[in-house]
Amino acid sequence: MTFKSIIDEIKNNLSKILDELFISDVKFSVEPAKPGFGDVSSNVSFLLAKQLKKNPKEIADMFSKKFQDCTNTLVLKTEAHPSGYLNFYADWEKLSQLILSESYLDEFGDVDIGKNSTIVVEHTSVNPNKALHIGHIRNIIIGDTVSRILEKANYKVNVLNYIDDSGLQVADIIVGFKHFGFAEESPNGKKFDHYCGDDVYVKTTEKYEADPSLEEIRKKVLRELENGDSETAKFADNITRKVLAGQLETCWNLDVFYDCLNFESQIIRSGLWSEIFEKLKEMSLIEFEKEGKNVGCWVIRGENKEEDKVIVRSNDTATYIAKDIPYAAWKLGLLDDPFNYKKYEKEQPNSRELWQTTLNKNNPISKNFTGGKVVTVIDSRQARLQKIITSLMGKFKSIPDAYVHLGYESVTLSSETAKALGLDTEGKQAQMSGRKGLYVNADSVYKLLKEKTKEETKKRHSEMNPSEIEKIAHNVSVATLRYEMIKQDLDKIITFDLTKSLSLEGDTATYIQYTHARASRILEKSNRTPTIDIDFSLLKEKSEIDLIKNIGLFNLQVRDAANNLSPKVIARYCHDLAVAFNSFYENAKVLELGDLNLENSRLCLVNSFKITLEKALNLLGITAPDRM
RNA sequence: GGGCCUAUAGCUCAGCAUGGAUAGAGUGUUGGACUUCUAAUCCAAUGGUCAAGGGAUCGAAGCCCUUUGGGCCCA
Repeated sequence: MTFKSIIDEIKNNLSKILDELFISDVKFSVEPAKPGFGDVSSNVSFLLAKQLKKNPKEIADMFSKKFQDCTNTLVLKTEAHPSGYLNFYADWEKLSQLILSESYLDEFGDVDIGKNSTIVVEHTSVNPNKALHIGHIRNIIIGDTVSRILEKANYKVNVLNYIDDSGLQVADIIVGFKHFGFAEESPNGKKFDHYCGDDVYVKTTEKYEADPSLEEIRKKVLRELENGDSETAKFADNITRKVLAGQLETCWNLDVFYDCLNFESQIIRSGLWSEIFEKLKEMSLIEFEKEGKNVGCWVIRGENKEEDKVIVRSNDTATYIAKDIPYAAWKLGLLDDPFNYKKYEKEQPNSRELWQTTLNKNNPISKNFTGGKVVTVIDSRQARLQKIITSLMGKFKSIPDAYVHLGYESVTLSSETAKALGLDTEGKQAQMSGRKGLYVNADSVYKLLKEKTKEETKKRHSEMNPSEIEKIAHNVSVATLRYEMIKQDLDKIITFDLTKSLSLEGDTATYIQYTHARASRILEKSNRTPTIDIDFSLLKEKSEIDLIKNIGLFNLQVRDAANNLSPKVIARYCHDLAVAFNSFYENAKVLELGDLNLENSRLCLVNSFKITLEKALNLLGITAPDRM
């Protein structure tokens, strides 16, 4: 058990006291206290103030007195604060033992929210016509981190990447290849996804702008793409798969992995749409418009003042939302699976099996990548569309919140960075744009970070061999990129600045990793294996108790993060844990104390911290280095 | 015209879901700590009408309403 033990104990006892007073239905809180106010606080007296017609302090006094008579094992004393809060002080000798012993177990930090049910997390979903830029990375890292957290919360997670291989953006590069003479192999060994995005896509788009008559070619190519048997479609399939391979390489390098790739072109050809179209009509979720501007169309009625949404146009073609509806239903397992599956050509570096959908009926392999719940990570510009899908899915499936759109604000470029890319924004931040070539590629940010980290590492460790430096630089760079993408709230815009993003001091992943390395070195130098068989009463310094307390909060934080799909919670927890350790590091020596018992006690704590931080960092997809 | 998000220290952000204590970090600036288990660290100082106005409440950064600035989506 962890810090939760004492919280539960206090909750139980307070409830008993309330029972004695014949008071029910009071939703009081029992939470870790703010620093300086004991270990645990409850607001129970505020909530009763009105009912009992007493001021909170008097009530707190009464509770404090009654609490003495309860059987409690972990609370040393209670205190009624003049403000009215009821504060509790823990018996740290006992609580430390509980927390530290627990922390040595493999399952430390596990919480059971999912009850081993399946959940789909879909993220990435980038058009396969360009390399991933820093804005896509936010999506990818949020998705990956959330799926790691959900796994820790006992969900069986299926991670999907939706490959939008049949839209306008793909048509654009195909026009470039087919009509504007771009070479099918990238010149001078440039990564193929970079070549398609930086050269083919941007320059083809420029040509449209110069000559609007080219629009006809574009439309023609798009039509050919939609017809799966055409020569153009086959050509496009070949190109987009090569781009996808490049994108996946970027993701894998960041320790992001998937279970299945779902191709949009196959969803369109699978017949899923007609199945769901009938169902929508049956359930009267869509209506045939007989008058007005949408006459002859099938529409979803807008709620309140919102516009109706056209699903099928009067010429019988489906709008793009029509693709999303059957796909969402498929993800929830509401439709017969029209797909077969085959393994992806390349193996993922962590050896996790990666599958892809196929409509090929030979050697059918059936798999199930659907889930009882679905989390779709898409930026909040698509909130309106996702709201319609969410509401439709709510009507198909009775479980509340079965389909969740996890939205987040976009990544913009700082005016300095935009300027460096050739756009003067007059001091304002700039929206990234793949068409205009205004973006910062993820691979290049990684490369810059790695160069800088290498330099820093060399400065500190002249003795290290190049491959070790390389490894540290890689780990630190990936961590930095990942941490920056999730440390703030999802609804805050990230203004990306190339220079500032290279910072390795302060509230960064580097700070946290460094702290882990410090702990590792102590253990290494001790030449002992830390054990849990120690004298817990020796850990009584404030910085020691503080650290233990933070360690004990791990599972509470995981619960919070999983319930709210909030990766930030774990990022902050890692940071807080690191701060607590650094404070301990400054205040309490571990080695060469001349007191073996105290050394062993502190070693046990250091090891507990190290294990916990490593687990927490693992949820963020960040490796915990032993040296840096 | 309609909808969504956002506003907290010079800058970047926590805290807001579930109202109560002294509104916290990082960064910046200034000063201090390496002969010590790693200074990618730590300590101290500095810095706040929580956008503005109103409302309900014993009590609001947080809840409700209005206005304004910024961003996005739809038309």
